[in-house]
Amino acid sequence: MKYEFSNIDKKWQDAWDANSTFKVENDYSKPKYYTLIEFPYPSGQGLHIGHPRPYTAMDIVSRKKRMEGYNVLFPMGWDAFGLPTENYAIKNHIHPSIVTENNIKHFKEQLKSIGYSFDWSREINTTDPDYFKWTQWIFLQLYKKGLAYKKEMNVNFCTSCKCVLANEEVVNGVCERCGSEVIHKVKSQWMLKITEYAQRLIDDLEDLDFLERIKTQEINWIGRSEGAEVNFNTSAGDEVTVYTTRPDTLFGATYMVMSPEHSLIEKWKEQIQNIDEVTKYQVEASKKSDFERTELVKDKTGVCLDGIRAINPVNGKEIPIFISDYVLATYGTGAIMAVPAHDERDWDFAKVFSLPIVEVVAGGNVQEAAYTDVATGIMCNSDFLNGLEVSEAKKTIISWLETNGKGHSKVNYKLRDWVFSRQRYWGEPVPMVWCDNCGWVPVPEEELPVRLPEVEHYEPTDTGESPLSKIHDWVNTTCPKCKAPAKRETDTMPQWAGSSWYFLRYCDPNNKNELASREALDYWMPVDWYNGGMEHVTLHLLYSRFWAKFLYDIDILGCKEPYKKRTAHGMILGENGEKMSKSRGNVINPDDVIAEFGADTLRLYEMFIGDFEKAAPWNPSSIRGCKRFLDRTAGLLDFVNGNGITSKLEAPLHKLIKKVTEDIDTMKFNTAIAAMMSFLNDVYDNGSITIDELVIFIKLLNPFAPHLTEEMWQILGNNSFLSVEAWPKYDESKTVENTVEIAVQVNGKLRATIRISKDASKEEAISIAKNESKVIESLTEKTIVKEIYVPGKIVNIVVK
RNA sequence: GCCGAUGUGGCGGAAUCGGCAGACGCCACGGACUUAAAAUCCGUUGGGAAGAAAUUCCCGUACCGGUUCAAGUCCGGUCAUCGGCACCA
Repeated sequence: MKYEFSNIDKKWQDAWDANSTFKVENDYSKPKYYTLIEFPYPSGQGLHIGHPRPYTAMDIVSRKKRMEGYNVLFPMGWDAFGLPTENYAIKNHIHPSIVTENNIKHFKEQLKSIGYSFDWSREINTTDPDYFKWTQWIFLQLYKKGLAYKKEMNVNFCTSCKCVLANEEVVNGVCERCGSEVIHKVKSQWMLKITEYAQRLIDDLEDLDFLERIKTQEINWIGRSEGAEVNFNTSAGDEVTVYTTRPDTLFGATYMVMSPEHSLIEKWKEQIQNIDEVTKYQVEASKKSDFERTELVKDKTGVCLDGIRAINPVNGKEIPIFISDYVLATYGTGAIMAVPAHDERDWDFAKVFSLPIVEVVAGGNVQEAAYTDVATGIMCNSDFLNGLEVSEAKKTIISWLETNGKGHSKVNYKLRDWVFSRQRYWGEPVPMVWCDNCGWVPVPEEELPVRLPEVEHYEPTDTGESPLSKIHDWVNTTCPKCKAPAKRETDTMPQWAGSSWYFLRYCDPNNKNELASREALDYWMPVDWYNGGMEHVTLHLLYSRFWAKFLYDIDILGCKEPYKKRTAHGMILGENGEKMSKSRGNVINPDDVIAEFGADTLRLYEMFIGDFEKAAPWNPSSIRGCKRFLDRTAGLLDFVNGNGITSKLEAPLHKLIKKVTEDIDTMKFNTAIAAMMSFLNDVYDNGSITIDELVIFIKLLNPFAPHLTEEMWQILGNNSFLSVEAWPKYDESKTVENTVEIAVQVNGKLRATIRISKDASKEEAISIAKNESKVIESLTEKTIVKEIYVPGKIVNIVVK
C-alpha cells in the first residue's frame, strides 16, 4: 500500500466526527480516566508548532487508556479573554467577541487536522456568558466568605498594558506578558486571600504525583519561614514589632531598620530631628521601580531617625533606628532588628554606617564577614543563652519572649494576596455594585451573568481606569439592597480567572443550574493526569489549586486537590536552537508540516524529537525519518501473509507490547517509537509478517499515528474503528527468548559474546565462555582469581 | 547568592537494580535503480593507530579522585550550561 496521507487524514477525521467516536458519557458504572491539557488562548496567529507536543502526548495517553477500557474524558476549550484579542480589536475596530470567534474557528480547524481524540461536545469558552456566569458566581462565594476584598494599595502597574498586575505576573521587574516597565501605583483593587491557603497549598502537595521541580517551585514561591515577632519599646513610647527568623541572635541586635513606608514615621514626625532628610529618602524610595530596587542590591542606603531610639527587650540596651529600602513594607511587620554579625545584609549596612557588630554565635570572624551558619554554632555574649546550640537558643528565647510578653513565634509567607482587578474591557466583569448607603453589594446570583456592554471603543484610559467606567448606561444601576442609585464595579477579572476552574466545567459543560453537578464532579474529579507548561507553575497551577480548595471548603467539590498528577513538557525551539519567534525568523507553521508530511508524521515527529520534558530544536530532516517509518509501515500490507503468531516474532512482539505500554505511561514516547522502528526493521529483514502480528503492531502504533492505522485496519477487512479496539496484552514469560546473548569479559575487558540458554547455570555459562578462543588466549599463563556470572548479562573472569 | 536540573558521537538522543556505551532517527560517505534529478533500496559511519585483507590494539560518557571483578550509572570534589527565585530579615 502506498501511504497517501492527504486522503487518509481527512477521511478518518470526518469518520470520527460523524460517528462521535470520542464522545464520552458520564457513565458512572465505568472506571474513569480524566486527561487534561492546558486549553489554549486562541490567538490571531493560530496554532504554534509547540502546541501539538503536549496535545499529542496526552492524546496518546488518552487513546491508550480508552483502548484499555477506561471511560476517558479528554476535553478541549478556549481560554479566550485576554489582551492581544482586545488590542487587535481596538486596532482593527472589530468587536473582541468577533475576533475571538474567528480565532477559535481557525484553531479548531487546525486541531482537527491533527486528529486529536477530543470530545468536542464538551467544548467550552471562557468568554461565553453561560460559562463566565459561573466564574462570577465563584467570585461571589469568595466575597461572601471574606476571601475577596477591596483594598487601597500599592500595586504593580504595567505602563504599556495600562493595567495592574498580580505579583506573579511581574518577572524581573517587568510585565510578564509584554516586557514593559512596571511601576507602582496606589489603587483600590479587588484582592483574593490566597494567603489564607498558603499552608494548605504547601502541605497538600505531599501526596500528589507532581514532578519534583514543580513541587519545589511552588513551595519556594509560597516561601514559608518560621521565626518570631519581637516587640521593641522606643524612646517615643510606641512599641515596634519586628519579624525575625533568628530570635536566637537578639543579643546581637545593634540597630533597627524600618521600611521607608512604615506608618510610625508619620506619627513620629514631630520627634524626628532630621525629618527633612527622612522625608526626602521616603520620596526617593517610592519613586523606585521594582527593577531599580533590585538593581541596587549591593549598595545599602538609609537614614537614621535622629531623636528616637529603640530598646532591646532582652537587655534594655538603646539602639538606633534607621529607615532603608532594603526592608520591605509588604513582608513581615515592615521592620527588622539588625544583627550585622549574623546576617549579610545587616553586615553590609553596618559597614556603610559604621555600626557595631556584636558576635553572638561563635565560629566565624564577624569583623570580616557575617557568620550565618546555624548548624554548628554555639551562643556567646548572650547572657542566659550562652553555651546553647542555635536551635536550642531559638526555643529558649521564644519561650522567654512569650513569658515576658515581648513577642511570640510566627510563621510568615512570601506569597501575597492575589490582585484580582484589571482595568480592561475584555474580561469578566466583577459582579459588584457600589452603593453610597450600603457600600459594596454583590450582584444577586439570579442576575448573573453580568454581561459586558456593547460599545464602540475599548481603549484603556490614561487615568488607569477601566474603559467600562465611561459607559454610563452600564455603570449606573440601582443598589440590589436598598434600590438607591448605585454604580457597577468597572474593573474586570484577570485572564487567570476563567482558567482557575475550567476543568470542573468539562465534567458537566451544559449545566444551567450549577457550575457542574455534584454527581459529575464526584465521578470525574480529580483530574488523573494534567500536563502543562512550567511557566504556569506559580500562576495558573497555583491559582486553580487555590480555587479548587475553596470550592472543596464550601462543599461544591468533593476533593481537596484538583490534579492527581502533573507533568510538564519542554519547548520546541527553532532550527538554530533559539526560541521560535517572528523576529528571529525561525517559526515553523504546523499547517505547512501537515501539508507536506501529513498529520501522523507531525504527531510522530513531535513525540520522537527528544526527551519529552526537555526543550528540543526542530529539525526539518529528522521529520523525514518519521515519514519514512510510516511509509514502511504502510508497505507491510504488501507482504502480510497467513495467520497466528509465528515463533520468530512471538518474543519480539511481547517485548514490544510491554515496551510501548510502559513507555506511554512514563512519557518516554521517543523510546516507544524507537522500539516500533526496530521491530519494523526486523520484520523487513525477515520479509514476513502475519495478519495477527500486523494487527498487534498497528494497535500499538494507533495512538501515535491514528489515521494510517485506521486505514490499514479497514484494508485488513474490519468495519469497526481501530481507535476503540482493545489494547494488546503481553505475557511477561513470553518477553524473554529461550537463548540470550551475553558478554564474556576477562578482567573487565570484552573478549567474546556467547549465546546460551536463559536458564544456564553458572558452571555451564563459565565453561562455555572458557571454550571461546579469545578467552582461552587471554587466560593462558594466568591464575583465575574469581569468576562472576550474572544471568542474562555477563560472565567476567578475573585473572592475575 | 539560594533552590532545581543537566553535561554521552557531526546532530536529536538510548542505555531496568552498577553488567557488551552510542539503541532509534538525522546528517555524511559509498553503491544500486534512473537519460538525469528526486524518491526508494543496499552498505559504511565514536576517535585514533597498524595491516593488502580478514583482523588486531589503544583511547573514549565535562574534569580530578575514590569504591567495585565491573562505573555514563554509586561516593567525594571541581568546572560549565540551562531554568526558577532573589534585600522575604
